[in-house]
Amino acid sequence: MKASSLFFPTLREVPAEAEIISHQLLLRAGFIRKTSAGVYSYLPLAVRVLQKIENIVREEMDRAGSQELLMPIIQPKELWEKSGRWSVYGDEMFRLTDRHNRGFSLGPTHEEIITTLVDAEVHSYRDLPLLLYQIQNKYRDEIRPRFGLMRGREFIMKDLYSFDQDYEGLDLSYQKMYAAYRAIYTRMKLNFRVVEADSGAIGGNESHEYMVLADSGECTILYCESCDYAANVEKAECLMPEESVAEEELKPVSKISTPGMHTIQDLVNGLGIPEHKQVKTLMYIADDNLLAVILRGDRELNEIKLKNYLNCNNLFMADEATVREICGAGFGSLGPRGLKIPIYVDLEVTRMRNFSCGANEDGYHYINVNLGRDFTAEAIIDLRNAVEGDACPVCSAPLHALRGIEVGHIFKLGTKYSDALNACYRTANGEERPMVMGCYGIGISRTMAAAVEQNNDNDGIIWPMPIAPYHVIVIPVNAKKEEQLRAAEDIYEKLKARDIEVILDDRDERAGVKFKDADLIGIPVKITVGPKSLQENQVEVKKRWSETTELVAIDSVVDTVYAIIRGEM
RNA sequence: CGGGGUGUAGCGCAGCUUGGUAGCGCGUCUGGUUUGGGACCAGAAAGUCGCAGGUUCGAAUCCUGUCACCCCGACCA
Repeated sequence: MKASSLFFPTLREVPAEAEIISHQLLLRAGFIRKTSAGVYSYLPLAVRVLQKIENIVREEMDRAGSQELLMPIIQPKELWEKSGRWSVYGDEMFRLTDRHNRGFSLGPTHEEIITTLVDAEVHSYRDLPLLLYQIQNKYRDEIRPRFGLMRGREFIMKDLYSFDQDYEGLDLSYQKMYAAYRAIYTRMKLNFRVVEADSGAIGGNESHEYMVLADSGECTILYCESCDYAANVEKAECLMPEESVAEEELKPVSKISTPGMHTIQDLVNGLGIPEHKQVKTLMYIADDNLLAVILRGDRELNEIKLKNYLNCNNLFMADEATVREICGAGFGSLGPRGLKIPIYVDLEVTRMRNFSCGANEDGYHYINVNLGRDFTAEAIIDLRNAVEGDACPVCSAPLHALRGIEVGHIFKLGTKYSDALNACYRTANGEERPMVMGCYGIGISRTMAAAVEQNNDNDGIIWPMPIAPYHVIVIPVNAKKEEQLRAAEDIYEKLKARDIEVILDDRDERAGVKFKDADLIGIPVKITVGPKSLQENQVEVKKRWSETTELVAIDSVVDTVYAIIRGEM
């Protein structure tokens, strides 16, 4: 491709709307343009990257024994009513109505369609396992789209669904996908980790997420260096801590005056009570039932753990009016002593002695409160977010924390959808049984953004070779100089003949402009054809990720580039 | 939806407090000089000041409403 006819409108300045680096660079380098919040056009360079990502995904999916198909984006309401999700999915689903007033959704996911399809066409154990996938746009009316492609309302996703005879079959399909996903991100040369995840609203009992590591990631992951444990913070288990070294004697409770002190920090500052000698009390409403949660003062509640334990549909923090009605004090003065609602206590609190808490009376706290003596727990369970330094639940070594971007997620679904949509098959002895399903997603467009997030410098993007829009850019320093342009064109043609994807920057621009653009759009290899080296029949070859430029004889430049692309140099 | 912020030329911004009919840098176009890391000179085009009402002799500026976008929180590939 010649740069003079390539559509890549680059920007010198950072658009004000972009906050994170991948969003800024994809805009500046002319890869994407916004149409509305969370909805983007992909320009030619982006399309090439997306196609490369898709092709790696396709190859690995096909290798794992699955087949590609394509399902409709517009999905009839009746299917969603059958699965029960028309009412459950909520505002995140785009809904529309046709001229006959029939309801449809823009597909946020495809369990309903594929299960219906497979139910209609697959009836025998002989046809299983069946793994089907597609790559297409998905629609989710996110509460808050953000960070460019990172959280869009329209995005490109690969979604695969597995159908097996039984749970052993599902385990096998799951393992295949687990391995295929590792292969995919490894081939893209992304720095990623696989973490245990909560399976959330989709249902099912086992789930892993594939996280590209980046400081801007929206997820916190905890991992162990002594063993291979890694989990999303939502999932990471906290062990019962060791008994404290010197066990304190229980002291009598006393009520102290704490006027104007509402936060844990107020008590630290005002009375010198350290955070780990305080508990915080949170009041929640779970499907209309009030409850309280007790955590050590410096910990955060993990709502997912609470929700999973309670097995409830809706969980909200109680509002201050409700809190006041129940215990006669505001948020800052809550405490477990004397509370008349079920109290769920985090494991760690069982190791605390003589702690302080709100007295359920504005302006007062208790000190020397103890679990068991002063209040009783409805349940003692793991409720807090794990943090860096916590013991690994597998080997007890201290955990480390990192930020990650979730680019893939695999789930075991079980029979949730095959039951709801009646997708059954006949076993060898004629029994009818529901198929056992799994689903497996990759955010294709998000992966592109994540790759940029992880591979950039002050000059722009540094595409990993396997997903770069072009491998090489050839720049004649001065395209008006006949011999430079001719030499550059010659190299360009020879590279193309070797199936190397190459841009010839034949634009009548100053060298600086062309260098800046080449760096910005992140082409991995740059060949500069300049007057000095040309006299020696040489050109300059520079890798985007390296500081050094090397002089290469024109005769061998194609071989050199070929070796760089194959990762041999 | 709650909290915060922003809408003025393709991009980045000033002007708004104190109303007087729109400006700067970059980009674009023309001509010339340049040509190894976002050149220089001269000239030019380009704006319903987000939209709708209102106040006023007069509104980018004041008031009301509304829309869009961005950031923080609850969601997820």
